[in-house]
Amino acid sequence: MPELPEVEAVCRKLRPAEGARVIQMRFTRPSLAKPQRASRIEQKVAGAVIQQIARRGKNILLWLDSGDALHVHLRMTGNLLLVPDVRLRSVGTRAWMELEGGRGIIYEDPRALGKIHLLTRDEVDKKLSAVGIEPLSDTFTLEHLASQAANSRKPAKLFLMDQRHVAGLGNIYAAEALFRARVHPQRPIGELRKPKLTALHTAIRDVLAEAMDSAVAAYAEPDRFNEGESFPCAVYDREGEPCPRCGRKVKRIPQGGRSTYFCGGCQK
DNA sequence: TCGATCCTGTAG
DNA sequence: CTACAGGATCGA
Repeated sequence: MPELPEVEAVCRKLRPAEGARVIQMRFTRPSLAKPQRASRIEQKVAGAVIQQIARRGKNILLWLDSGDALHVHLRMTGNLLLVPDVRLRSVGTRAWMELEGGRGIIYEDPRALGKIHLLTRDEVDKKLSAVGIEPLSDTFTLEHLASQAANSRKPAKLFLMDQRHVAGLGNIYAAEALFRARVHPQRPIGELRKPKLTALHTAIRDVLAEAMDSAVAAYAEPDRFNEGESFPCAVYDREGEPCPRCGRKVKRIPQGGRSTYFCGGCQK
């Protein structure tokens, strides 16, 4: 689930926990904390107050009154939820926190590829210094994108998925943005001229903004399945289906060890 | 810069 | 059974 829009939606759902004190924290899958020690994190988080919940790219930060922060990365299948009763946690739970008053923050992750670390301010700063610009902020200008892209031979899709350039795009929205901008995923990003870059800049912002609306709407409902609310993909996971623009068949190619979907007809 | 790796679930 | 998955890191 989690690219920028979904991670943002998760943060919004957690925000009512701001100001709450943590009674206890437990890892039911200690390897999520690696290379840190899960037991040490449990020990240090117990008794702390969650002051602020923030997002940077796909990174989630739970700032504590101790000055440290719990850094959570959902990776492929992670999810965080705030529940009214911490005892209601399910079998997919990999870690959990009991809050004052009985509420709970639950971390679920079927594949258990996610990460939960306890970082100092300095460690957070260092971590985030490697993260690129927020694509939905005012600072993400065409000029900024152009300067990042200049002189790079990296294939456009891999460039978009590289968190050091633009933070928050993943396999789905990178593909969707390229489709809208009519850019071929293997095209070296540095070859794009002003008009194409402009289209790509717009496409990134539009795709993410629309996906954000879907994600927030879907997550707003108290945990029921909202199939209809999800973002309508034009090409992602649509191999063999007709392109909604030109009707040619959507293709799938491997790129960076992942699948890229695109239309060979209109993405050049 | 690329492939292997971390894990488990599900679809074909 | 194999292939693949909305991600990122590490070592060659």
